Amino acid sequence: MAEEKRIEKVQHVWVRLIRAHDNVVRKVEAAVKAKGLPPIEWYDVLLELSRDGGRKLRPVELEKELLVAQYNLSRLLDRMEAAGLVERLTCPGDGRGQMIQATPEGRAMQKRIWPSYRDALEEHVAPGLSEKDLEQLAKLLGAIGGHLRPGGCGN
Amino acid sequence: MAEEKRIEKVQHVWVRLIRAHDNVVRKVEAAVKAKGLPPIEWYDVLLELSRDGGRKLRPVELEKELLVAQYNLSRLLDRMEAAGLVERLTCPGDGRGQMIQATPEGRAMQKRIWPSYRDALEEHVAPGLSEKDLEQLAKLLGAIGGHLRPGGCGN
DNA sequence: CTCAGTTTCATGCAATTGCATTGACATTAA
DNA sequence: TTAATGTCAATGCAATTGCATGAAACTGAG
Repeated sequence: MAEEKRIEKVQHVWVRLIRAHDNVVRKVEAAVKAKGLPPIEWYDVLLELSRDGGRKLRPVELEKELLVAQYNLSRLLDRMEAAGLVERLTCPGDGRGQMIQATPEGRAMQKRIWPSYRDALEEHVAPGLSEKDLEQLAKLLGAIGGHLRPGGCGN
Repeated sequence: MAEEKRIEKVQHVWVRLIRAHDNVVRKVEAAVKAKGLPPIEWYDVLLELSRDGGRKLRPVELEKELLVAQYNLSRLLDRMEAAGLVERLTCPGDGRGQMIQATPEGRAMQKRIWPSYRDALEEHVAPGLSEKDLEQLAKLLGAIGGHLRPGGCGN
């Protein structure tokens, strides 16, 4: 019986997690795209590369930060490189690898996207929740999601 | 200033929502696939069609239930039909539409998937949370996600 | 050193998704 | 009825994703 009750609650969380995610992501992506800006993953890459005034990262590191599959990241970087937003540099100590760096255009793009992104988040993520609820929700979600990154999210 | 604090909390929720979703969905899908079972969306369709001892639904209705784009559902049903799990019937009152129905194999498949699915949920969704936390989380997520369906989730 | 095993990144190919459009029917207004 | 408009579902095509594999370079045991 106790088991029964738990699995029901777990299901509730599962269903709502998926719906909440779909709902929020769809809206935010649509809002950002509506302004003619690139998709969110591009922003995420650019943000990682723009931290601390611009840093170089190995694809492997980006992979872990962004939770993207290796082959997807490889091609994502192809596209961003083709768009002139990032560069692939040879990696000093490791002949297999590379260092990814945002170009000036890339950093500019990150700055350009941020306001729209920020507004979209503000408008579409949990518009009905109080700050207390937001904190509580972030805490509970943190217990589900893997590890977290320390740094902030925006400019 | 108050604005500043809110947007930060919103960002926290955004980041963690995405990570939690990725984390959980990836694990559950992997677990189900590892048993040689079809993807979760197939289960969702079959479950909808199996409710109340088997019902017929229009694609439009499934679309809304499952939050799938029209063209994706169309092709998802192609695949499931090809696999012999659902049938497309002509729709009585509406010449444009159709009624989707699970075949006996489809209903059997739903029943066959459920235990694995259930176990995967139990194992990978919020394994560390108390029942109280689960309730709280479901409630908060409910405030974010759109509408909800009344019915249960399983067999 | 050398070779097996591992890590990093790329890529061919099939499956899926997104976007735009079409075709068929339904509904409404006149 | 007819024409205009709206809704339901399918599809061609391009973009993206997933999977399996490959090539190059590192690592470490012997």
